[in-house]
Amino acid sequence: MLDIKYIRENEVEVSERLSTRGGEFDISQVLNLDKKRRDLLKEVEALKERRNKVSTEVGELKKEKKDAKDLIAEMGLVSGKIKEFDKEISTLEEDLKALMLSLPNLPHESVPVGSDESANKVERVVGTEPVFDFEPKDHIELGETLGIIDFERAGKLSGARFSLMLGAGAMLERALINFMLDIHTQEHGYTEALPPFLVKSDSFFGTGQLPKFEEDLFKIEGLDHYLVPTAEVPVTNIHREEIIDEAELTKAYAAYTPCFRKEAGSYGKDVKGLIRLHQFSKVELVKLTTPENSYEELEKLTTNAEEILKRLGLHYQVVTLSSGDMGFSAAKTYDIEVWLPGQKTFREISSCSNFEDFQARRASIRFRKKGEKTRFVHTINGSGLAVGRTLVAILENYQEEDGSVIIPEALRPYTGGLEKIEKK
RNA sequence: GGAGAGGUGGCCGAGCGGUUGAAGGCAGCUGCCUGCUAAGCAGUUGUAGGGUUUAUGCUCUACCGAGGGUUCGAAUCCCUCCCUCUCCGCCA
Repeated sequence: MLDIKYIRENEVEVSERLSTRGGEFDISQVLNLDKKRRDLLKEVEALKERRNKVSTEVGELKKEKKDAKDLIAEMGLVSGKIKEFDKEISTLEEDLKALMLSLPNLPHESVPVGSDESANKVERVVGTEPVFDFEPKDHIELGETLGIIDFERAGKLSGARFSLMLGAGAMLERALINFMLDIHTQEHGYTEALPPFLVKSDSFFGTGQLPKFEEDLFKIEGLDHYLVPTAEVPVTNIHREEIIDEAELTKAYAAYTPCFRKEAGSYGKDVKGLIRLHQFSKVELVKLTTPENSYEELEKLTTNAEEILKRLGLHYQVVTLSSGDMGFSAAKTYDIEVWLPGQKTFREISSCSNFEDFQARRASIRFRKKGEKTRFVHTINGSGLAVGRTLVAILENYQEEDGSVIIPEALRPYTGGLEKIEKK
């Protein structure tokens, strides 16, 4: 959520920056409601002041056994008016809040302006494309042939966009989760978190998935709970409605969760394979920090995510998303894209964003420096990494001509020493 | 699932429907005192939203789990919901 005071004082600028995201955003309506609200507040608060004063007087008169009929009668009217005003104000506030919740974050000044991904900017390319002296297969064929991914039976169990990992496939996924968590917690200083996978709606408003993107979420029937689409939701909300001592910042968490997404509107895209599933594993990195440090922390977090790819010897590039390609809540986003020989293209494997105070304002996560006013923290998060897609990258990049797959050396302590996955 | 108890400020803990943003204690901060520390004394210490001010500030309103209601007036009465704790049952 944006700062209403900032909008008030910088109408033109806010309007211009929002317009770079594509779509129309009506700031004047916001300001209109805000003005009305403040006008009404002034009136009702004057009435309330009067009521408070008179009510005290009534109390005193009664104590002295004096007559207070007239005052009580007058206050009956005043109270009625107050009720009407309050009602009007709360309607206004609801409308205003709904509008405010629907406005996306302002892009940071360093974000390339453009309407879609064609304006994205490649920051760096790391490693080189692996060379094969045969035609590399995609992970679907590799996984099925090796008997480590069973898409057909996954369909029987759960339908399209689900996976069933077996044998070395299941172990590889588990190994990757542990590998990632160990590096982030032991070497990068993150605190491990294992949050609930079912979370209530308040938290989804906090991080920005609600109210706008409900169609992407799995809701539990009869409850206020949703399945987490990313650990970002529970982990960022750990400190919802808290005031954190500045000395405790930066807080950094690493969390594994399965992620559940409806993938509405992606019909026909990546229908096969592990790329786009209703359920996938992800290790997420989340930071809460001060406004002064947030952009530096975004760089660090992105580097932390990249480290996993480096250790696995995977070729990737880092891209800054353009204003039109960024997610709703982000002020700046780096996508990390890994090279997939089976598709001969880079695919997103991590998305690292600084949300500035956009989520913190929604979730009311604040901090206090001694002797200063409370301020909203800045929140940052990124995948570190998407586990399923990492598995895809390993299968496709480390395949041999006979369809077997070499396990990257860094991962072998986690695979019980297994060096190669072969067809049985 | 059954039975009971309870949710008040950073923490503990009072609170008759009226001057209570909230006694008292602890912790914190600021002075005084003191060779230093401790003790002692005095003062001070919440959040949000308005208004006003160049600013420190001043002022108003709201907030005692959440939301409704009764009343001139509610932390205090009524209703609904949420959460926590204890006992029993069940269970990984």
